[in-house]
Amino acid sequence: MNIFNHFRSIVGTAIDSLIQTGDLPAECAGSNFVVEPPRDPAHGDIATNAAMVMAKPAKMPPRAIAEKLAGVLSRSDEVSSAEVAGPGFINLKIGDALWYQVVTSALEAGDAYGSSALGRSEKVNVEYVSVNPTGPLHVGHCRGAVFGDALAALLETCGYDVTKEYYINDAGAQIDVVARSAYLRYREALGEDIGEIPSGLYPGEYLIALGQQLAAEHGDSLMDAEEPSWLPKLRRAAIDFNMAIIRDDLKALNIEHDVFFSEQSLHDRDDDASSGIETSIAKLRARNLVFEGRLPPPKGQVPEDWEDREQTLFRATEFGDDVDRPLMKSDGSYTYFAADVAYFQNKFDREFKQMIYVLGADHGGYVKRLQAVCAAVAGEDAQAIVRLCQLVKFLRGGAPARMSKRAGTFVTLRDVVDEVGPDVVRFMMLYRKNEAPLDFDFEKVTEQSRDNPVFYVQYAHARICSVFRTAAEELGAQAPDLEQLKQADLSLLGDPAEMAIIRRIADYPRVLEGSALNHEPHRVAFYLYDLASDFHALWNRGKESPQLRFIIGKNFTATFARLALLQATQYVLMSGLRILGVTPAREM
RNA sequence: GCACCGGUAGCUCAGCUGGAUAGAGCACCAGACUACGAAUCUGGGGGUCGGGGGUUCGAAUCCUCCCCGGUGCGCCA
Repeated sequence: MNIFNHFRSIVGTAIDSLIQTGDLPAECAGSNFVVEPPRDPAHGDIATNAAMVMAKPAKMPPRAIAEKLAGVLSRSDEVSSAEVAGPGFINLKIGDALWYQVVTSALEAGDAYGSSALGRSEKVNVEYVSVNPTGPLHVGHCRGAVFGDALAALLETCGYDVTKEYYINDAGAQIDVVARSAYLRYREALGEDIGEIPSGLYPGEYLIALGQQLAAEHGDSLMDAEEPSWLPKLRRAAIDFNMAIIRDDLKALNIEHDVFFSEQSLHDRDDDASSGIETSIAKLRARNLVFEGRLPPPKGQVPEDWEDREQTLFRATEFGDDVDRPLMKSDGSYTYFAADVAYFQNKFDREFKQMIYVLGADHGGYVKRLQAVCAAVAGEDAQAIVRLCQLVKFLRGGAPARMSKRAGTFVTLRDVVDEVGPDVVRFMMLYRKNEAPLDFDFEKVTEQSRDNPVFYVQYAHARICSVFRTAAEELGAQAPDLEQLKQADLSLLGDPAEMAIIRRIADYPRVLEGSALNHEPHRVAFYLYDLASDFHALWNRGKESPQLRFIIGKNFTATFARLALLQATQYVLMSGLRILGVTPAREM
């Protein structure tokens, strides 16, 4: 139940009737007005800006429209009063029964309360993490991983058909480097003193285990072999080995992808058939979107090895990009971007309507080219949506925590999760708009201090659990089950603190829709904080006024009503925390 | 030089895609546990929304020009 959508249709109907009677011009139909809770609860229960939005098409003053509209609305059974306020707002008051119905509907839906059919089962692909398989994930990968995962859960809750995908960059030269590094560890495992790891190779100790694995598998058969004979084997082994580590790291954060997509598979040819890259480029070429040309050197710092040459380009500028993009390297192989084109084509062939890319802010330059690819390949039939996560500044006691993959001394994602736990990592990464920079100080978040909002929200949930435990003790066999709570006399609820929670619960479906449409899971995190705040306030009201406690001796009607409200609150907390991927703690 | 993202209370940040008197937390000040958990709550002070112009009934939000910070700018992935 989403009462704001409900009243939006009531207002819409009222507008239509005014158009029919000639009180409003036909241009007002389909106006994009909103129905929302008013900023100040004193204004009423529900507010709409419909009259102000229609002022222009109607060529009438907003307040005049508002008066007419309020007149129609006040005749509705579900509206107890409609008042015009300010520049032309219409403030509606509704009967308390509707509010109580919100609680009941939450009890009936359980933790599915708030989910909707908004997405109409539209197929959405959320690609996130997609880190090169060269070693464990490091702290810098946390944010995108958590963001993508929460976004996927959010969209799923809102009725989209979501596929969570990881693109494995297993085709590039970096994999050669890992393979050579692994080869060194292999020799080491067979007893050779390899000394310092040469610069340019991965020095990380995680590769020691791979070396041992290779030694067990191949014995000394690779020792005297030439590189071309062992490189492909070791590439494969290194990719598998590192992907296993990465999957394990993600699991520590409770992240599990549906599809792991190999970049290499886009280069591979099946028998005589052409590769995915060749096919998709041929399609563009047939439409004259691929050509041979020269690119101007960058205006700022011209690369030292800049060489003006003709190359195969995708006409990206035709689709809003700043520059046409190369598809072939000077050695004749395909660029990473060429694989991107093929990958997009592949997603499109799988009938996704939204291709969401979760990238780090250092990939900001990719937005336009990905959208250009989308426009060229899919036209209006699909949408490329890029969400950039600003880089996280990882600190320890105010000083930057160094991380460098190449150096082998980086702070791993696993380090962070082991130190502060997945709940804290996930909540902190989501308690901020994704475009905003984020400081993550190990010392601060490990303090588990009040600064940390995750505890605040979890504490609310734990307190509710505590009330139900106490109710079970005090009431024994007479403690209510869910069916009894659904039938509780909710009209006993009326304290402002109680009504505030009910209004907040009523707002939840609206918040989810807004978050999903804008791809902003952080709104859910902030909502949960507000809900927890409403709850803690009510809790403390019970200290000042014993009649506002949740369990009131043998007064079952009052107790059941309060417990019903608590149960509804708990369901919302559970739902929201599930989207964020944070555990609803029963005790702390 | 160009592109993208930020600039809101002393600090860290929200602000629901143009709405009513710009909101939280921390910090500061003053209060609340014989009570379902005080990891909580109540009250208070604190703002030229980076700056200038513009668009309109109405701008933190949209347009434009500046200022500061971050990121990126063939053939790396």
